[in-house]
Amino acid sequence: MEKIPEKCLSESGLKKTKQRTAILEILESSEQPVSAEEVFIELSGQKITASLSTVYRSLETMADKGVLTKLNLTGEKALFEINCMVHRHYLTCLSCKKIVPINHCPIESYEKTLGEQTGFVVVSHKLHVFGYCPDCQKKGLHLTKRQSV
Amino acid sequence: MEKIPEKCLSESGLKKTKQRTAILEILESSEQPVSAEEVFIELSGQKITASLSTVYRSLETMADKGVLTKLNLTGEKALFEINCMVHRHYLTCLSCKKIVPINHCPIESYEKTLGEQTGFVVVSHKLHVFGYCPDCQKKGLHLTKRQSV
DNA sequence: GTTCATGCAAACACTTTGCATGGCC
DNA sequence: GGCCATGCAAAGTGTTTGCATGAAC
Repeated sequence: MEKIPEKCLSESGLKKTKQRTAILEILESSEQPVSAEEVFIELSGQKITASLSTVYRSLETMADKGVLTKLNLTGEKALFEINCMVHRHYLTCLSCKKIVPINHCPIESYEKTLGEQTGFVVVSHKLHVFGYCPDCQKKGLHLTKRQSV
Repeated sequence: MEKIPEKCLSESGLKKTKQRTAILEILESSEQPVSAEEVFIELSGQKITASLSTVYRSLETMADKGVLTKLNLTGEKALFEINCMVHRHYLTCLSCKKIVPINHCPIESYEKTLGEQTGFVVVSHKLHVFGYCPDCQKKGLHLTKRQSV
């Protein structure tokens, strides 16, 4: 049986290279979406290395093919995750930047209504929620000035 | 009676300058969120000019003070809008990039539930919906390959 | 053997910053 | 008059690209 990285690459028609396989393994084992830089750093600690431009190119290509999802949450670094086909959203802690997935999507049913109201063909949406996690609340960090995201 | 730009500035404790007033007027008269560059270009056509760095600085400062809201929708240029206190979301056409405001927010009631489930203090969220507008549907552009955002 | 991926360095787009000057309160 | 805002130019950050080399099919 093929491993997930192999499967993703063969199904998307992309060549299987050491670099892409390694990148997919990193994304697969990550709990959270990761940035190109994080992938690059992670790779540097392994025997397989990839240049930063290869990391960017691979992530972008795989996102185009639908293997990955690209998240632009804050206007800073883009984050990537395996497109596991379960539609998800995220909750980010404004203090420690921790990202927690939310599995329930409160929008799905609303998309239809919205399409009817506006005449748009609605194809996707992005939802991201911000707050303060339990740990940072204990430290009182949710009482400090609200940051813009 | 004070005009909106004056009011925004005096209430936020920011000095009233020609540049900031002009920037606020542009945002006020715009139907859509605008980028720093668009503000800059718009200003260039007027007698009042402001350097691009002033535009960036003003927008950022006013967003920090809560006068404006900064939107990072696609990881490209940031967009700004007057924070009119009515919570809004947007619907973007993937083809012509038109941005249409959505006034109803399907998330508000969900935030409480989410906070209870996760232990987070939820303070804000971003929702953005993508699709194809009626005009682009007529042109058949919604049938072309789906773009990543 | 052809096609596509990689590495390197340079270019890029958007945004931020240091510093001197000028305007607001 | 003091402090903050502005303009300019330069630097910064994240990302993309051109081109030659090398690997995958």
